[in-house]
Amino acid sequence: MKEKNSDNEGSFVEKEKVQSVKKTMKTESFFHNLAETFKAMSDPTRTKIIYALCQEKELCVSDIASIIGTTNSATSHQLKTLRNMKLVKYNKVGKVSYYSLDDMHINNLFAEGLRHVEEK
Amino acid sequence: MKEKNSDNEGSFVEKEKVQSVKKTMKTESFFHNLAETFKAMSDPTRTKIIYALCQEKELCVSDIASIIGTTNSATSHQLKTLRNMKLVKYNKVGKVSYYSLDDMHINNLFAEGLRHVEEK
DNA sequence: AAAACAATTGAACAATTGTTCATATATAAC
DNA sequence: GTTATATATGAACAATTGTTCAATTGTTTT
Repeated sequence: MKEKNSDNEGSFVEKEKVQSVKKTMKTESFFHNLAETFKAMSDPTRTKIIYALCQEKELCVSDIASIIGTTNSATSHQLKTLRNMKLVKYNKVGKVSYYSLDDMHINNLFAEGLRHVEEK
Repeated sequence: MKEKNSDNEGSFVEKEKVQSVKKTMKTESFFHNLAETFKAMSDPTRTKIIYALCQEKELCVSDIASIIGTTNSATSHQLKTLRNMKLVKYNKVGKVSYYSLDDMHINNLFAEGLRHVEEK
């Protein structure tokens, strides 16, 4: 059975309501990026890491692992995805990698999420 | 190979830094809920739906499908997950279901994400 | 009554995800 | 040099996810 999401939906001219919303829609890649941003914070291990880095500006991998209660490996893997998603940055001193939040934007977005969960 | 993320990490007493952050950590289910909140917005189809509902208070399923350019079925499935996650509510009039955002919290969180993507 | 319509739903499927385990780098200490 | 330490990484695996397709439900129209 064919669905009809083309330019009209039964009547000749599409509802102005639909047309006006359509005009405000952003590009495909915009929504992709938006979803990716939220996805970066959509895993408990990652929210724990971000939360920890909100408390303490800089933490090394094994300290984070100890704080959030997971293995170094799992922590390192998630830190890598957080790095790819530009949520954290790091600088390596000797054999130790110090991680921190990438910018204050992250803090705001994360804080808004915190508020949402706490006021429930 | 054993990893040691127990209460000390090589030295006898754990760094005070780590201990102090540990004290601030929330429960497992808190981080679970936090992650779930972000996860609700971590899919492009869902961000499109939410964006559309930010423009127009109430929209029916087929209008949303038309606006975001997907099938009614895919839209309905995602609306169901958004309902389960308490991001949208709906009321049915005859054969038409009118969806809207559940509360203003969602708007704030979503807007913060938008800002993050736009200022890039 | 039947047909048309809006929405929902379940099953199936490919794709993605997060962890574990083992191994590999790289640096520091000896 | 060797050994210990901190981190990173690749492969494998189970689990979850989003879409499609087909069928279904419930409502309105004829």
